[in-house]
Amino acid sequence: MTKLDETDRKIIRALQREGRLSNQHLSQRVNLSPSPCLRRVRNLERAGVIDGYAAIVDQEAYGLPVTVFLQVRLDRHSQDTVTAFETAVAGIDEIMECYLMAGDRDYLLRVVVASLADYEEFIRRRIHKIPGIASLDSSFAFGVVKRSQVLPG
Amino acid sequence: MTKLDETDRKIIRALQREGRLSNQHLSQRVNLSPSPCLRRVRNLERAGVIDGYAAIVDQEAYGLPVTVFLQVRLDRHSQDTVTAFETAVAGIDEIMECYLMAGDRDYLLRVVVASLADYEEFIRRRIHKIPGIASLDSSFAFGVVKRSQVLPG
DNA sequence: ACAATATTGGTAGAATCTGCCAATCATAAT
DNA sequence: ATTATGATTGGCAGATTCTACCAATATTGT
Repeated sequence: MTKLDETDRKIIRALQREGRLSNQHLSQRVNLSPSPCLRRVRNLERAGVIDGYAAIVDQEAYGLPVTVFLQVRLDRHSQDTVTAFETAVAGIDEIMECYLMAGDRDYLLRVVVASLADYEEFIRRRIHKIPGIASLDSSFAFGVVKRSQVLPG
Repeated sequence: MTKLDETDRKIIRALQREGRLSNQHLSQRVNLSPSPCLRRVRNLERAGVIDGYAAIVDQEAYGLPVTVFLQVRLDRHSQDTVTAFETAVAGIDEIMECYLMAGDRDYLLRVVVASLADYEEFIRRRIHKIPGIASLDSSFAFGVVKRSQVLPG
């Protein structure tokens, strides 16, 4: 993939806001005719710049009002321990995001569950089963102030 | 909105994974004919369970490889201070997410920028301008281990 | 200026969406 | 059991949209 020009960025911004925009509407929003607009979108998809599309679901309406940030420290950072942890994380549905952090080589996870009781379950049944964890620190979110799908720039 | 039944959940799961699925494909994936399937989708949209659709963009490919988690503490929690902060946050594009946290009444922000230099700029020009901030703590992410659009359950 | 390459706009046929209608299913009351 | 009620379903036709081509235009490098 070569560089993104301003039209590509306009397309990306529009589709981050409205992922199901029809190609016709998209094309007039970026001052292009439908053909080249669609071709640009497909190129962005093939190049992996656009990695997919997703419905944005209201956690509470879906019955998952509890968000917890969980910080994890591993006791060793051998390849085995790290791989085991990251593989486990990939398979746990309640973990929506997981970042490898600088500093104390921690992980930061965003966990979504239906209730506090379910969170305890989650820790016991999913996290404590993973080997090599040195410490856990849970921070509960009271609510979401902002959540954007549109990258800056 | 009444309760979500299993078909609704199947629809939601499918659209979280593939937000641009055509209604025809979606309908056969949930064992329904296109008409009732589309009606369910529209109902979920109107009820706000499906809050929208978004293209998922690769941060690095888009030129924004740096993710920082920024913890903020306000010096007072008067209505004015809180409102000023949350309004400011809403208007800053680099802040992709902001949560109000339990514990020390902090905020946790996910910030996306192009470089460390830009992050310093961001702190100076955007965050330090907001009144009422008592402390800041930045944690840098080395990378993303997992990022899911599909809620559990 | 010229050639080579990339990008654009248009078009027709296939696929899709949309808003209706009648048929079916589930529930509850008599 | 039977009937009535309401909700949900499936099918259909017109309008919209997508897709894969083509020639025309713009851009780039020499």
